[in-house]
Amino acid sequence: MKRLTAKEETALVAAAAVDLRVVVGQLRRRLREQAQPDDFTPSQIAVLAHLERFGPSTVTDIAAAEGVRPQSMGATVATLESAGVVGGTPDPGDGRRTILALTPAAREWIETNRAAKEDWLFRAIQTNFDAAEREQLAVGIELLKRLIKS
Amino acid sequence: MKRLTAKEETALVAAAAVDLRVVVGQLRRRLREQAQPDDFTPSQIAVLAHLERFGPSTVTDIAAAEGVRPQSMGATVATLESAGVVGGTPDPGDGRRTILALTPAAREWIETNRAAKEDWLFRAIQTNFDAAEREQLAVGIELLKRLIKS
DNA sequence: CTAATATCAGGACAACTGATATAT
DNA sequence: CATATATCAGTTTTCCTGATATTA
Repeated sequence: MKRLTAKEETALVAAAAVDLRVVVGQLRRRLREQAQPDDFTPSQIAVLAHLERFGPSTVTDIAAAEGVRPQSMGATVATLESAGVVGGTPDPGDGRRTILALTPAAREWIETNRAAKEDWLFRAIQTNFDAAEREQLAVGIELLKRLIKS
Repeated sequence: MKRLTAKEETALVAAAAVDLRVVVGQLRRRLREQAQPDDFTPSQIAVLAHLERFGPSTVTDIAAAEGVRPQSMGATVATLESAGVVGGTPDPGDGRRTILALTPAAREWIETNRAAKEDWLFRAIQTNFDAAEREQLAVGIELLKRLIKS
């Protein structure tokens, strides 16, 4: 392994930064363009996934987890509520809070969607990568998580 | 290495998909919130980085590389031109094309920005990852590029 | 009274579609 | 005439900020 000069190292890091910026932008666009007319947007899917994974939560909880403002998350959640996939009940112990949960319709949609493999990202990972590559992908995702928290 | 059942494999792929969605969204927001008032937006920085790495290009070239429509890229480039960091000269061999290039002011900005460590992503990769991890990150990015093209 | 929760109103960014002018 | 490049105009999505009501 060759020892790099500071200048060479800087160039490599800069190249990685460029690539990562591009990939993030493209992935985002790819995810969005998969959305069908009667489908949910990426932000909406993220909320459904959060509720499925972490259980009933408040708007503020979800906003903090996703890294957006409560007002922004409120708008997303409102859309999901009127679509009938998220329901809110007042917190019995704290009148300010509204506890959000998935409706049966939401759980059914998630099941159906995964079974029909209509999730582009899911299918793409499954069909394009072998076990070793999926492991590498997982390592890369962990590195990105660390980057975000830094 | 344990042999996985189909069900276990499906769960792993689904988890990777969820993680990747979240990471993409958070990285995007992280990049955006770094923007200072007199700074460039993420899309603008992506264009500057592209021109630095690949040299003079047309709007259509950059749009294809970034995966957006020429009209969208045209708007971003127009802003950069009026900011004086990108200049366009007509292609001598093809009157339809305008060759875009970084101005000296742009190169100065890039230098200053990196030296002042104001580029969050650049600095984060440099300070958080060692050489081996940067290699793993590069592998992960290559996998994501393949995913996008699939 | 201060802090937390949620919501309303308006605005910015970054993409989109459709249409058009010009050059090959 | 068909294709490629670039641009104009209008729209959408998703986030933002600032202000406000309500409850703890």
